[in-house]
Amino acid sequence: MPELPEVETIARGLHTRVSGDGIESIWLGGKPEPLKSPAHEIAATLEHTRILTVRRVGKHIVFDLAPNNVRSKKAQPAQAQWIVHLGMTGRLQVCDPQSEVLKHTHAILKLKSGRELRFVDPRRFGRLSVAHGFDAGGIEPLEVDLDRFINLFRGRKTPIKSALLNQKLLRGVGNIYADESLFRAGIRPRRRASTITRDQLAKLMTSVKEVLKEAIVLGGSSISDYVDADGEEGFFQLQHRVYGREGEPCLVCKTPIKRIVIAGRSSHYCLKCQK
DNA sequence: ACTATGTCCTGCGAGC
DNA sequence: TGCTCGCAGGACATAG
Repeated sequence: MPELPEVETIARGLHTRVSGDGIESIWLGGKPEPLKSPAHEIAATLEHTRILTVRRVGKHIVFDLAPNNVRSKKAQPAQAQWIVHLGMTGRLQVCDPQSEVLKHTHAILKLKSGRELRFVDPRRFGRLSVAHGFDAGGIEPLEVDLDRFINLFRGRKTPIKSALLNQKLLRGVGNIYADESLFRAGIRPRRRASTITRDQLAKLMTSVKEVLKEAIVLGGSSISDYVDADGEEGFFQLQHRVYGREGEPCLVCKTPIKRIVIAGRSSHYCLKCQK
């Protein structure tokens, strides 16, 4: 379940592997593919371009593309981008053309280097699209300053957990890191966002950044493991303090961790440590 | 303008 | 052993 740190790690790994390579052609699988842009538009935008950079924006992976045929005298359109959202189970693998095409492979790019870049996604929550001047909305949590952070939650009656998951506010925080951040900040997930004090929000912002940074560091050491074919291996895990620990003792006070459902998502917290 | 809820999709593991 | 069922959850559509 890739959230910001996982996507960051994957994007970095892909950048070292495929930036500078050319895209010769793209195959898009069967009928109802997880596409946000029409297939012909994706193909037209990608084919015969070169990958300049691969980077992360929120939970999106952005491939910046350079046109190969730059002979037009007319003004060049804004730079084209291929946008990949991994959803829950999406993977991008760089592999040899001979290697077995996995079930649920939805896209295959033939690269100039002879390798292939494949998009595999069993659950099909992932999305492929193209853009010119991509804007994901929201603010990068690792770049936000305190004033803007506090502003995000002003007047919002929704539970703070839901606000953290809202990608239009902060982009990149998902279910796991939301729970972990709230635990570190001592705030219960159901607390209405607007009722949280400045000081608590300052703590929350610090916690969010800490948790994400720690996870990125952990991921950095295992890049090579899961950009590769067998992907699954090496999905790093931050030592979760609450997520997935229902009933287990809080690592601080030994109180059993509670699990509740907020907006359809499981949420974990310590009754005693979080208020 | 917000907020809450349902839906998509498949694989896996718990429980009988 | 083999089956059913619930759950995982990001983003969007829809309704209130």
